Amino acid sequence: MSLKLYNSLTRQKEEFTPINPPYVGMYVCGPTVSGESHLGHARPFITFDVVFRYLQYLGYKVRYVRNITDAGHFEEEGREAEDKISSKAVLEKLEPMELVQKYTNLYHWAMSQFNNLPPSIEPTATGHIVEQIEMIKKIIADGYAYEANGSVYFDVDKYNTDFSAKGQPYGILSGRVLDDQIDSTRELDNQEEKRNKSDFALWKKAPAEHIMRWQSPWGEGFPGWHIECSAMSTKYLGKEFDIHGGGMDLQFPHHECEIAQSTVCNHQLPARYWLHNNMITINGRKMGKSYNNVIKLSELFSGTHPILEQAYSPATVRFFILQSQYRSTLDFGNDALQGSEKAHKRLMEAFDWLQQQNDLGSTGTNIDAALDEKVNRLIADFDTFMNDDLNTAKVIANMFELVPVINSIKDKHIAATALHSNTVALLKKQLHTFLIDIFGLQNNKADNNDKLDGVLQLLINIRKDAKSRKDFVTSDKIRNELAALGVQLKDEKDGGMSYTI
RNA sequence: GGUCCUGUGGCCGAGUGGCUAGGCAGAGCUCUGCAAAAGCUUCCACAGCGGUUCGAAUCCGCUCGGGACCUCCA
Repeated sequence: MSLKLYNSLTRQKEEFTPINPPYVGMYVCGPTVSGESHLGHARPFITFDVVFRYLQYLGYKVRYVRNITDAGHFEEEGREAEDKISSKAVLEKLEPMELVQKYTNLYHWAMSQFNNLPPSIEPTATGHIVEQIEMIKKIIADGYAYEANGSVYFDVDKYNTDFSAKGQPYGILSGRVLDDQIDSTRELDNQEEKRNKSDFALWKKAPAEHIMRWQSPWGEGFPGWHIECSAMSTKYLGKEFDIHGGGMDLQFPHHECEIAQSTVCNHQLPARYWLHNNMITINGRKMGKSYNNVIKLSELFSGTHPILEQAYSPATVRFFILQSQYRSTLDFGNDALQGSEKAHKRLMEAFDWLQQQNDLGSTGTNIDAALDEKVNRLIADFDTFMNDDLNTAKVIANMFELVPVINSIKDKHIAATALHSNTVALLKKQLHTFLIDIFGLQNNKADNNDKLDGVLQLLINIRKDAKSRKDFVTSDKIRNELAALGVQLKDEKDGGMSYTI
């Protein structure tokens, strides 16, 4: 049973075969740190975090490279091309790098909140100007780029003509046909410098007011939109690597341009498998700066955005995202998130209880064979579903079929001996593996500490005494006032009590 | 306008032509001093119209709706 991934390049699911096993190289486009990350960013980073974790579970040694775009990309909103970061820096009266640092820190904070593992390498665009310039020089030398007025443009038409013959036309990834695009490309500025409308910038001449600028063979300027990813993926993963990931909105033009640049420099397609996560929508629309419907991650976690009825924890959001398959759009809403919050809680509580049990299962004649078989099948399908293009939604559905089994054993509706000891051990192990190790889910519980736990145990003991005296006034008072503080007490079947925060 | 995706029950979502997805919400029951939690049971579905097929949510066509990309974008 092997891993199959949907490859955007071939538009079909393909068996995943690394170039040089057990090593796997994976590049994922990171954020532009000119502003705070929003809910939309959560999806690719959580999706590819799970890919990273799952590949490791399968035994691969993964080098996961995720860049930080801290320079060079510019906006063309009608008038003059300007560096996004330096433009905003002027407004905020900050050094560009101070801004970059601020948003990088916020981004790292959000990633750790989501319990995303840090990538193996997190290169910055500003740290790789030299590599980018070298790459551009190479592309010019090969005749696929030209200088115009201090800027350098990639000659898409020439590339398309030459590489179509090799079966690698410009548009190979996105399925676009270059001829169709000429007419549909909008009017942009500085078009007169380009030979063709579809040409894209490798290097942009910096206007006088531009703060971020670097010396180059073509004068002072900054790198174009797409070259950093080509330069850094090549540097850290080689001319050909296994997986390239990112959001679907990057497929064109960003990834298409990456392919063109890298193919010219390295004489082969850069990545074998191209994975694209779908968008998160809000009221049916993609979330993005252009739509003015952005929920920043700090607002999401604190519930301070007007759309939000409450705060949603990073674990809830992560769970919500994993409840769908990564190639489907996912519609964000309060009802959906509140549902995920409760579902996540129920799952984790069953999981936590199970992990604490040490004497469940048997080897005798008390085993319920049908149940035992069902549980084993549900567990075995974890791998089956993940191998089918990472269907986390189906894995979670199976987990929810196991929850009533676990809770029934807890409540003694099902005998503790009904499952084989081996089944119980497997259940504990695989739930831990998939829930914690692969999905990276954590309990929503606040960090408990020993002192708090001690205090709560004290209150629980007082309440137990009260209950035994049938002093329900006192016992309800303790329960209600703790509930008001956000601590929920539960009376267990056997007379015990537990709490959740 | 061009290219492409999509339309599943109150909400979110799996779905490989034939087998209960799952979660949340709702209803009933069990347990409980009462609650909560949990368990059991249950209601609600495949946008519409045609076609292919023994059989379609799943394939094809048309209609209507939604979205993405073509411009920085996860």
